[in-house]
Amino acid sequence: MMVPNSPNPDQQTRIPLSRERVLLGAVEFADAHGLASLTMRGLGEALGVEGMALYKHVTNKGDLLEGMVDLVLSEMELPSPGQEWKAELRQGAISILRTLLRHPWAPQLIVSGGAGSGPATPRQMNAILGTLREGGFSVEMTHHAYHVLDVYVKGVALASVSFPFEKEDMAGMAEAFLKEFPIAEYPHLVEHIRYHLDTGVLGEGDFEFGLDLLLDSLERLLDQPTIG
Amino acid sequence: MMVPNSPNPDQQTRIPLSRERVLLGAVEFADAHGLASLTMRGLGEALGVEGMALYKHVTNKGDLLEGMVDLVLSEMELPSPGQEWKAELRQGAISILRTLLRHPWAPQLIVSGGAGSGPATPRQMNAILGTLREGGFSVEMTHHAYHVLDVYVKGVALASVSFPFEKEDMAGMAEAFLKEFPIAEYPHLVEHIRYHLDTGVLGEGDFEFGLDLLLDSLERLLDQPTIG
DNA sequence: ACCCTAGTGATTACAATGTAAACTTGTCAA
DNA sequence: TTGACAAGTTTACATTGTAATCACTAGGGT
Repeated sequence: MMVPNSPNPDQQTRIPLSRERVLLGAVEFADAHGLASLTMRGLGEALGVEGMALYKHVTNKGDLLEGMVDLVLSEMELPSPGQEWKAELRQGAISILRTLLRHPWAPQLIVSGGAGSGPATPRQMNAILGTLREGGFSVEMTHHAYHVLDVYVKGVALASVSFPFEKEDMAGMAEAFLKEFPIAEYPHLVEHIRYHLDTGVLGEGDFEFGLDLLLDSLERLLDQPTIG
Repeated sequence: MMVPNSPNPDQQTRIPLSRERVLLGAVEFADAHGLASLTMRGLGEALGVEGMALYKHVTNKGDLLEGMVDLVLSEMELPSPGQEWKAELRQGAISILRTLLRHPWAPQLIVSGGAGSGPATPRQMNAILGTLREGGFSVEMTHHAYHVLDVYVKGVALASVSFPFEKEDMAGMAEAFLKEFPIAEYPHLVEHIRYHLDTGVLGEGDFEFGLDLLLDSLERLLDQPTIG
């Protein structure tokens, strides 16, 4: 439970906070209660400290959030440049997705622009770009491939995380939805929802479908750069 | 300038607000000043009214935001089911992107999950799904294609909108970045940034590259469903 | 041993924001 | 005329981020 100072309030030597402990605590707090519940006072309490104490280790809430994002980004496996660009990028993308889904609050923050100031972002970008370049892609194609993959992975993470229903609620939710809806007007939507009723919310399989679509396309472009 | 009531404060018959006018005013306000500046009091002022008056037409701020999203979604061109599925979806995707870029606050809201309660969302989904189905895709392939395209388009919109620099700042920004950075450690990142220095931020061309990649891949799957 | 200083955390206070509740007023039907 | 309803206003409060200031504690130099 985060080893707060609460148990030993001020007896003996109280372990002082540090930026590290604040950020780790914040990540744990957000994982448990969601980003909306992460307030300076609340986080302080979880760390056994008053909210204002956090400002000794973090310049403001934005800085806290950036630090959290950087922590999460540094959890991800980086692809290794080499010949196996496709397998490396595939594995890297899956690692990114899994990491983001472990911290459902992260995609929002990452995509909200503020991110990228920490050291994890450039390291990750460089690894992905390097994998493409050493895989044989030109500068221009690397640029295109990077952005397409980046957008896709983050987009799926965001979509998965922001879908308001859990796997269990799906059935009831969808049924209710189908009931109150002018079904006749949206036959294809109904069919789509029915499909989801059978297969559940977006899963890793759905993610891999699109990922492989992209990787295969990129491979094809790499093999026949002037055709098409 | 939004035709507020301010000019005729309470003389004669003051035109009463309506949900419509509130939502339109909110969209205009967010377009002009950004989502962060959109407060109930501020929007009230822009409409010539106290902030609390808005609650007579909108149940709370979340409802306001949902209404705004629905308004924006209804601006988009829908694809028409038929044989020309590829061209229709391409045009539809471009229309979605352009609409979202006209309202830079919208992608965040759309992707944040709260959206989709208004009538525009199901209509749009149904049109896209129908275009795929009538284009010859199976239920399963339609499901995959829909989600891939959806994620990609929204992902690009989000990325474009949340990139913190404008086209003009790019050059100076990147130069400063390259200067203070351990260039030697991130050679591929440096190359990538240099490329962006020449080509600018993500543009519609970059979007279309990935879009065509996806559409071509889907077409290939449609033609040879059992190969690969 | 004593004080000084830096750093860590606590207190207090304030502004911005969403929104509940009660009040006012103008309009229109009976 | 009246009485009720709808639109807008006023007050008030809880939550949140954060500035400013104070208090305590540990360690170092004398």
